[in-house]
Amino acid sequence: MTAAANQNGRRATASRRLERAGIRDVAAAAGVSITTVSDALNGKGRLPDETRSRVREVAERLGYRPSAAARTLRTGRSGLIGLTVTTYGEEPFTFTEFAYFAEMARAATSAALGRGYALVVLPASSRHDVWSNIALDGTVVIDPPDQDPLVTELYRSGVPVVSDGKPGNCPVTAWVDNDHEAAVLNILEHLSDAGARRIGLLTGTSTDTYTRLSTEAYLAWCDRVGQEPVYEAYPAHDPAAGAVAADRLLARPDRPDAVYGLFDPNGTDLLAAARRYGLRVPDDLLLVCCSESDVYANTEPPITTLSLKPRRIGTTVVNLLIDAIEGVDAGTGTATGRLFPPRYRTAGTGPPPGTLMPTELIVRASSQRRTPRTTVSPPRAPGEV
Amino acid sequence: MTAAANQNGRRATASRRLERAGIRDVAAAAGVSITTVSDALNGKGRLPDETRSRVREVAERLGYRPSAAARTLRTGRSGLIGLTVTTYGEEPFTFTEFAYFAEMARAATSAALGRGYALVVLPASSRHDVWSNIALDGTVVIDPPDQDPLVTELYRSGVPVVSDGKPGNCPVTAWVDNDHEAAVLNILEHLSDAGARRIGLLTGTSTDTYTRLSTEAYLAWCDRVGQEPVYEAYPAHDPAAGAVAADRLLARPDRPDAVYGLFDPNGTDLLAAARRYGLRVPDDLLLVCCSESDVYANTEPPITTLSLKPRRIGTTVVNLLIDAIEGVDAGTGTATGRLFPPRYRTAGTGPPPGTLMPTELIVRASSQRRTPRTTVSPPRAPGEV
DNA sequence: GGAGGGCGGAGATACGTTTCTCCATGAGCG
DNA sequence: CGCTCATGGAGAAACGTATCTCCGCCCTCC
Repeated sequence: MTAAANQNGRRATASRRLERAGIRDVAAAAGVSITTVSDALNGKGRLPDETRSRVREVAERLGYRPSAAARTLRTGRSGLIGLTVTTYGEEPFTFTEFAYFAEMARAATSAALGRGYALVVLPASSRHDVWSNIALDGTVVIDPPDQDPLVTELYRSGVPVVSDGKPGNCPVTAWVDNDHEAAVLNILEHLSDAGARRIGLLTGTSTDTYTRLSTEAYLAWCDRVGQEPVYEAYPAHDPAAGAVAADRLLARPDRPDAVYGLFDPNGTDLLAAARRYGLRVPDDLLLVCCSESDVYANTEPPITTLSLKPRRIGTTVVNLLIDAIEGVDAGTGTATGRLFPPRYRTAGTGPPPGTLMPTELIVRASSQRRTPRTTVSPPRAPGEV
Repeated sequence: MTAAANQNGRRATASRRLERAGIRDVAAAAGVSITTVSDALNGKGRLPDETRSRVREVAERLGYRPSAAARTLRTGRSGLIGLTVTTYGEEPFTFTEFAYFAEMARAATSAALGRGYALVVLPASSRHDVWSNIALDGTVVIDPPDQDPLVTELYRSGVPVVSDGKPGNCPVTAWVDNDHEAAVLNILEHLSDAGARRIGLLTGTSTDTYTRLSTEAYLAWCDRVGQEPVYEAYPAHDPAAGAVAADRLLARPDRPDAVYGLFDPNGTDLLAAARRYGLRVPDDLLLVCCSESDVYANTEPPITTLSLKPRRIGTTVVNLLIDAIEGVDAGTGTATGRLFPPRYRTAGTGPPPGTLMPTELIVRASSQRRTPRTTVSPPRAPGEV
């Protein structure tokens, strides 16, 4: 009785001036208890439809919006997922991964939204106080470096973490990555088939998984087919360095007659360098680069690109993460059941489950030596209005 | 006494198995009260440095992380800012604004982070339950359509809203936009100076501020100088339609000898269309388009672009929003003082304060009829290694 | 006629902070 | 010696929700 008077009377005694309606106000206006309002609005409990709709109506009339903070505190779920992007220097996410990241983030946002979650963009360089000030249900990490302290702390504190890019030593809940080895081998074969005798590589100096696996696959292939490796590495986050490295690669005495560039801007840089040295593409030099940008469909000549299919990656990462969030026992962080369908698992118990996604090679003129059509590819629907 | 036993004893009686340490645990371990822990960690209250550091040490040892949800509930601040992006169809943010949006979001993220806030990406098409499930301190809205119900509701419920793009009928706290009129006039003058006699426009069919203001400025200029308007409009969110529209514009009997394209892909589309019709750029056709992409530095010929300086926009929008958040009286949403420095205000009381930001015209070969250097622009640091 | 069971709903507690209020102690001072 | 003040810190009330527990009622069935 006393407590009841307290609950309903508190607001009345305290000068409540124009504050937003709370659940108590709705309860009072509808003539029911707080419990009933909560149940009616959340579709829980056992209530006749009449009461349910009446409460909803009153809530609507009062413009009631449940407090997200209170709900999060109570339920332990915020509906928020962190999206961690690597940073170089001051700016979030690097230039070289620009289109890739944008596409991936877009797909991730859509996927999360479809399941009732929203994404919080959190550069890895964020001040720690920002991180700890946000209630996250889980985190997506893009290409974590080895031994990322951030990931380790998150994982330890029970927050599910799914990484885009096979993690090095970080413990993660799950990971998704392209099959970079297969992709590189496929490209090398493709170039060989087009007549390449010496294939060069434009690669990066950083130690992320993508760079490492791709370079290793290239070196292994060289070793297998007996070609001397011809490559230049440069800091991939520096856009100017890419042009210099491309130039350097084509200036070598053992100049390659085909080049695969690992990063987005390499295509245009290599094309420019080739022009500079009077090399015709594809006649004197075959070109492939990894890019999500469609500008390479319109360069002169159009350049063959490898797409990592970032949309699929983004969608998969988010779905894996939400599966983990919703399937995990909130208390201890131990799994209540199988987190992933069997196809997702790599090993029984040790390493975290990983998913390998295929890539797509978009073949254009730059990697086909004798192209049947020497004319410019016809514009899109030229006569069509 | 009883209450004290309750506060400290609750966890002991309840089976507390491996739960994360709370502020109570820290207080108990440090032999002080909850209040003292809170004060010590937040730098409030009057405490000797010795106590402060001791509490901090204990908290560190226990791995204490304050609950963001509880803090948000108590303080009414989440440190979260919504970033609303327009959507076309299923996907968040449209293709045509891709580079612009990416740059803008990047800058906004940095700016927010620097002030202790994080950004939540929220497509305008989000289900309402997602919106209301997130505690937002404020929202950035990109180019809201007229009478956006989302913005209206947010504003009504007291959440500060700052829009990128002058809002139509939505009530917002403040807005930021480029001076589109000045930009268009500048371009038209620039083309005239280069010898253009009839300037065409490639524009969009949507009703957003950017499209509307730019088109109006073009029409007004035509009217003033006595040129018959020559323009084609197409749905800007459809990338294929742009190529068709570019073709149509150059196929007209009253073919323009200079074109300004409002959207990013227009440059390549117009270039391709010009080739198709045997028009040389810039000799037969002067070209300018609005774009943030640097691919236009390397096209053949390089194309003059108008940059909207999205980084500056993003930074400004976020700073304006955070100013509003931190300067607003939490209770009623009324301002406690001047929200913005005088230079931000347009009118005394009626319309929300708006800021106009300058644009930048990056002049390249495509808009200069007699260019002094007919050679290809030198590559970046060709001799440098 | 009493016991059990389903229905509809109320009470109260806990989520983990922040912060307002207030108390004890000791020093300074008239 | 008593009063005031500053210092250091404790108590307890919120913040607004979800949910666990339990209670009354009416109906039915043995």
